[in-house]
Amino acid sequence: MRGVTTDRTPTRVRGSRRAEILDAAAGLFAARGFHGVSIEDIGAAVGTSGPALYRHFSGKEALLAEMLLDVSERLHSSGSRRVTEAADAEEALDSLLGCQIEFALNHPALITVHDRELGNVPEPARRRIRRLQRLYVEEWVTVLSELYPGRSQASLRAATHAVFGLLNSTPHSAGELPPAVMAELLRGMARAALAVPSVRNR
Amino acid sequence: MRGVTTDRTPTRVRGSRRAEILDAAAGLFAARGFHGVSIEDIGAAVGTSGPALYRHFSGKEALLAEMLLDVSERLHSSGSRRVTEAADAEEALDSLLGCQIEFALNHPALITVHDRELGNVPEPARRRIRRLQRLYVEEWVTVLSELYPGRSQASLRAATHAVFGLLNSTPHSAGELPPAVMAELLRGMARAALAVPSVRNR
DNA sequence: GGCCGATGTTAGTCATCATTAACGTTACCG
DNA sequence: CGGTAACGTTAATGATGACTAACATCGGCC
Repeated sequence: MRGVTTDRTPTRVRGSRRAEILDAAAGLFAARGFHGVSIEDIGAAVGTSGPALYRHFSGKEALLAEMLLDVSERLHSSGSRRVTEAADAEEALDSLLGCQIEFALNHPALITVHDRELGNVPEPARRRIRRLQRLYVEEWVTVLSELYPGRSQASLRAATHAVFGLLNSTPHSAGELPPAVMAELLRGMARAALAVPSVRNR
Repeated sequence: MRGVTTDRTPTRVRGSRRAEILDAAAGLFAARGFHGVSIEDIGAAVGTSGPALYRHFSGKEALLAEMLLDVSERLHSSGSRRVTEAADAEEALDSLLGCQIEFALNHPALITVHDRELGNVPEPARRRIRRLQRLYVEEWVTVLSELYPGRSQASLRAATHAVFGLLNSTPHSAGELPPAVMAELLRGMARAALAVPSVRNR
């Protein structure tokens, strides 16, 4: 089945099962880790049992690969689109923050899996995912470079990772605050953390 | 080197094996997850092969439990000690930040395992670990309440988790900056993030 | 010099699990 | 209608892995 180009949808929407499986698997992987979840578990979570999964994915690792590839692509593409649309660096940073916060609040499981399970993705796909992650980080670093010149790339990269850690803490404080309030809290904290007057002295 | 009785010999140092195993296991668990590491792997990492581990721990889960219990205890006890020693809330927060940053920089693997693998700890120990974690968080929330009155407990708790995420990002930006610089960067970012003027308006 | 406790070793054992095989069941399409 | 493709199902199959058993080694100590 190379190039399934006909949009003729048989009965059920083509691939609706795939999405359902990916969604259920994300939750399970986030909760118990890739190796802590069996094919049976995933099947049970979508109502079918066990090996039915092989009708949709070539294997467990392929499923994970697709999941992480999709996340990386969504983050990178929406990030880069909104950066190029932004009028200035200030606005670009706001867009990036908005992107990441929205994703972290709406898809905590994907965020969790995304930064834990790269090591279980087989090699062909792993490189592509890593590349997208790196591009996404560089997007941030570039914007921050413009906004805070005089700070080293290394420092900005470390700061970016720190902000990711801050924003991606949502799975840990689930339900403490209403989402809108949480979003504003995270945005404020992230902006303040990034604006810290560098680290030269002392 | 034959039959020298001082404990300086490379042969064995009483009780060092347990610590060695815990250390090696921490690195492996952090890298591949609890279920991604076999007893054989852990044995190999300390030079002995396989089931030798059962001379020191009653099982794989018990090993994990001891590891996490130790981390939780160290964080909580050093945190609470230094808070009670502090002259004021300002100083207490500095101490807490110092604690956490020092731990995150010196033991990234333990930090990683600590917030990923609680779910694999069997029930008797899990409760104790969770309790210590909660106490540690409350330590932070109490100090922050005093420092920033008028902000809700829930908001401060969420902010605390966010700062943990920020500080615990060290495993992701390994080696970008020299440790001392990294420490100051993290401290500055955390302080700035916490000082953000609340979330009331809008 | 001979017991002993601490520590390893190698060869099972028994589960669990990913993956495959072999075999329905629909629903659409000609 | 009959074919067929999408989608499931229940049994193998073959690895891997946690844990146990039976058997060393070796230093210390009476």
